[in-house]
Amino acid sequence: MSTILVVDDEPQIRRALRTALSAHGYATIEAGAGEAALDAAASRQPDLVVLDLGLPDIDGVEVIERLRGWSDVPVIVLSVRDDQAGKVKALDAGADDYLTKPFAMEELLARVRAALRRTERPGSAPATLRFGPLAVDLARRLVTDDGELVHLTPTEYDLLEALLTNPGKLLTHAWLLRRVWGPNYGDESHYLRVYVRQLRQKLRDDASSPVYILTEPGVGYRWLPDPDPDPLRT
Amino acid sequence: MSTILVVDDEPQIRRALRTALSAHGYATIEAGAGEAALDAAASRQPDLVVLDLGLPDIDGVEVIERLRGWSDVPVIVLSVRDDQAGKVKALDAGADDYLTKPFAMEELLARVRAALRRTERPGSAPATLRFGPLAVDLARRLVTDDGELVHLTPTEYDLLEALLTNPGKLLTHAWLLRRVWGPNYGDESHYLRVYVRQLRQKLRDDASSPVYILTEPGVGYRWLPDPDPDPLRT
DNA sequence: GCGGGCCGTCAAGATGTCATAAAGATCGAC
DNA sequence: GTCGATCTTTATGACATCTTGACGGCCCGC
Repeated sequence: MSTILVVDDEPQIRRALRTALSAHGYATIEAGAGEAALDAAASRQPDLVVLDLGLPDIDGVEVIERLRGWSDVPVIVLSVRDDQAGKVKALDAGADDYLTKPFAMEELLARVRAALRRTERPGSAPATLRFGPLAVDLARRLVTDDGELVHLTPTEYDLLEALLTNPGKLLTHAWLLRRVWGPNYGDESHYLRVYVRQLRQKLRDDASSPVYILTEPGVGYRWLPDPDPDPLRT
Repeated sequence: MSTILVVDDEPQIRRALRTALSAHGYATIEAGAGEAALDAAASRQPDLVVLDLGLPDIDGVEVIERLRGWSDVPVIVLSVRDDQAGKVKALDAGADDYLTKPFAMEELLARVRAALRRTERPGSAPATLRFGPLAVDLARRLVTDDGELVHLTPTEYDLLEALLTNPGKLLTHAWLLRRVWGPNYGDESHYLRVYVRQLRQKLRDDASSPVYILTEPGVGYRWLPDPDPDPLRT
């Protein structure tokens, strides 16, 4: 089941969206303002965001920009204004779609399906990724090493997930902090040191000759191996 | 450069779209009917399809369905009809977006950018530049030489990026210093000597007979080779 | 051929970052 | 309220990178 974050300052609109979405089998999270939306996107990791541009605290376009700093979650924008410039700005800031209020709920649902369909396909969502002796079940948040269950705290797991879902990519300190700790973080790189250390210890990795997590001094960290090809498929 | 397949039975609309798209740096292919569109999508492998639903031979929704049988290329639908049922049908058939005529060209372009941005991400377009044995993946910040990972410090990488994103161009000392070290620099050409030296060493380049970085005495440096053509495309 | 400037090369010190360990602070379960 | 687990914070030595200075070679003008 997919989880959708609904961001709108008007409770009755949130309610209408929640009703329609849950009737179609989606779980919903709600936020009434921009900061709360960013927090929720970080902590709850929704599969899609429905975002009203008119928010009380921060401009909707800024919400998109800040979200895109650490997340690729699809964003469908709602707006009362039908101006072209606003559409272009929101789409170029990183929105995936733009609907003008009032809109037909059927159309929103179809656009939600289209957006979710896109993120489903690539990688065909292999429930469990393997890297040599290491296996990570993303759906169950379970990690095993040589078949033995590795116990990770929530933060440790979030960090591991952020790393291994971007194999080969250099992830900066600020990106990792925002992705794991939330949008209000970015300078606390000592957190990363502590948690990378714990992860490496639990995965039997060595900082000086790493198999999994490579330190890029002054910049960030990099998950080294690509996932093993799925032996069940051909 | 991205290639866009424009499907519409009215030549003047094709012409308008072609003009606008090529003015923004896209290559265009055109088709006036459904069968021709499917042929073109198969043989030319466009990065995006702009599809008018009203086609003379087959229904636009059927075009989408048949296309989706073997391709995940993003499809933006254009239609004169504003009916909800049609939108839902087209989106559920596999379309990524739906615009009602008449539409603002600026909006279409923004939606094109949004659709292309999404497909950039996954492995399909690695965005990796090759220069003989050297491969630079700008998105992952990854440099390999003969398949071996080359470790670069942040400054070294920034300098490399500044050079190879301007192949053949003469880059002055002051320009490079400002680009890599920031706007308050410009006279410290000594820095460049040290870091160019380190880059050359790591890339196995020789100052006296350079393959990559050419010294232009008294002026600056020049990245010699153009990127190799992508062997995956034709 | 002589000197000055520019470049390439090397290496050492300064600076900041990282790995590691361990001590407080916080939170939730019971 | 106590306990255990987790998160946050702090301290220290080790390390990587950046900065800086020194030196020799080369080219060019004089």
